[in-house]
Amino acid sequence: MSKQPKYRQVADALRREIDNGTYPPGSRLPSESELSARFDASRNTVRSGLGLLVSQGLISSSQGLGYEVAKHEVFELNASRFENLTFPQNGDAYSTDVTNAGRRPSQTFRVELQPAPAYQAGRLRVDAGSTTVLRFCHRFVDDVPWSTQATHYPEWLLRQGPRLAEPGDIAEGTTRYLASLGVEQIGYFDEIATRMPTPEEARLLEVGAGVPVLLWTRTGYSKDRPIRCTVTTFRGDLNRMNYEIGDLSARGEDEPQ
Amino acid sequence: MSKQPKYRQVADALRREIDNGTYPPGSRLPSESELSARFDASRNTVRSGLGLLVSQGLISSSQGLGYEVAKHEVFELNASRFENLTFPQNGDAYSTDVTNAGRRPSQTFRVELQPAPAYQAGRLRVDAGSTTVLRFCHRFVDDVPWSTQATHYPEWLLRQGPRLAEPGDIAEGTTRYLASLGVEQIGYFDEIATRMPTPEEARLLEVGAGVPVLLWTRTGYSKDRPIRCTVTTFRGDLNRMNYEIGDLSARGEDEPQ
DNA sequence: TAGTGGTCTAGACCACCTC
DNA sequence: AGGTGGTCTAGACCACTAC
Repeated sequence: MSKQPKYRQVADALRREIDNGTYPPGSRLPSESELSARFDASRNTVRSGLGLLVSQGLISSSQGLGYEVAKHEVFELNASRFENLTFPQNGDAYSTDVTNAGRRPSQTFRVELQPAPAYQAGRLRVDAGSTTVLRFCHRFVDDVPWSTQATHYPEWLLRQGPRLAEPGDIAEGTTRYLASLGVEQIGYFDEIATRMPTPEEARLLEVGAGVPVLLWTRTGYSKDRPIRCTVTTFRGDLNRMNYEIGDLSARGEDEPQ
Repeated sequence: MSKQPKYRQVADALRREIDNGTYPPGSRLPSESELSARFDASRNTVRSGLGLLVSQGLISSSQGLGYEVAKHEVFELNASRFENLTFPQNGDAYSTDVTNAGRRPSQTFRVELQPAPAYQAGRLRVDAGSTTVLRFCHRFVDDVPWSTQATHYPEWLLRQGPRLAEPGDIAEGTTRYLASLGVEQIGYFDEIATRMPTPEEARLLEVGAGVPVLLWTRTGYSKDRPIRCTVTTFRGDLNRMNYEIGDLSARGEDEPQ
């Protein structure tokens, strides 16, 4: 039991009080100067302790307001059912999911031609730097930034389906549009990773320090070859993904938390 | 384009130099006092900038040594094939996976009876606080802490399969053991989340600031009801999960990065 | 205007690693 | 012994929010 530095003692004490309900989610912590007096530490030392809790995602701060205990309402995304053609959905699977959860979805959308980044190029089995269609979505739930989604399509597919490069939404959904052209998506390869956000991601998702992002890469395959690569970036504090595998007839529709 | 505070300018400059290869993964950054001179900033300001990069997982520091650029060799875990009974594996699926990747696995193991935490109790559909068997694994790859895995089994299952509570390993694997008793696992429900590690997790996994953990919860079902709940905690910087869904005959065995 | 957090400084002392 | 990062202080000034 070695002696902890003072700023850790501050962080640990506050963490305990957050855990035991002294400061419930959404409430405000005492000001830096109050804590400074309470712990007999300089303001900078208290700030180091608070900084620890911020970097662990427990609290957040805003200038002029103070420190607030984080509250999370997580959103569950069923990745194995999402976009499943045997569960027909009209149009956008994301909007449907969010609306079903009683929340209000919105998004901004853009389409561009872009040289394939190495990551996507490898998955699409095209040369890095070759042309791809990028369809990009910035998604919000109840006006809170939620996720970004970037789908790359290889150039050869564009020649079969020119509407892929049209700037607007495709009403029936791109998957259906491609299926109507005879390019059927019959399998996915999903990859899931996590890391701290880049400054660009932090800006788009409006996450502060201490909130990791969840990276979901879905590569869709026809019977011959990969036809698309979708990278979705979620706020890790607001999202959870799940997969159903095998026979789950014993599982009710709504499990407890 | 508003003026950035000085510590952000420091962080941004160093990030660019890390990205463009001036400081490749594994190399050392200049010392705080050198950077202080270079950026005409106090040592504390430089430390703030470095702290940003640490909290983003780009660099790490150690006393007396300096700052090192992080290097990641990620390990891919195929979650849809893992433990699949139709791909028979003898014994421990984890060891097999790691050995196949040319790495050396090791683990510590313990079994105890424990009141069910609320999280697991809900998934197993038993009362919170009722008795469960906890089988806990602390796993290492090449002696680097890799993941912890905690599986809870409900009490009613223990009466059918008393060996669950035996302290040692079950040679043929618990899944096979249960199947031999007529309790067959025919489906999984997987949940994936991410967050910053708790102090306890940081200790077990030896992660520094800026590395999130990946949380994988697998609830296994027989034809009647849930029979186990496994929570695995991974170092987010060293692991990636993937799922194969549908027909992937077009996908070769080894895809590029 | 008063109170909050955000930035920055200059300096002190300590703990750890390498030589 | 000399260099590295880790902790801590005291004080200054700025930017934002509330009233």
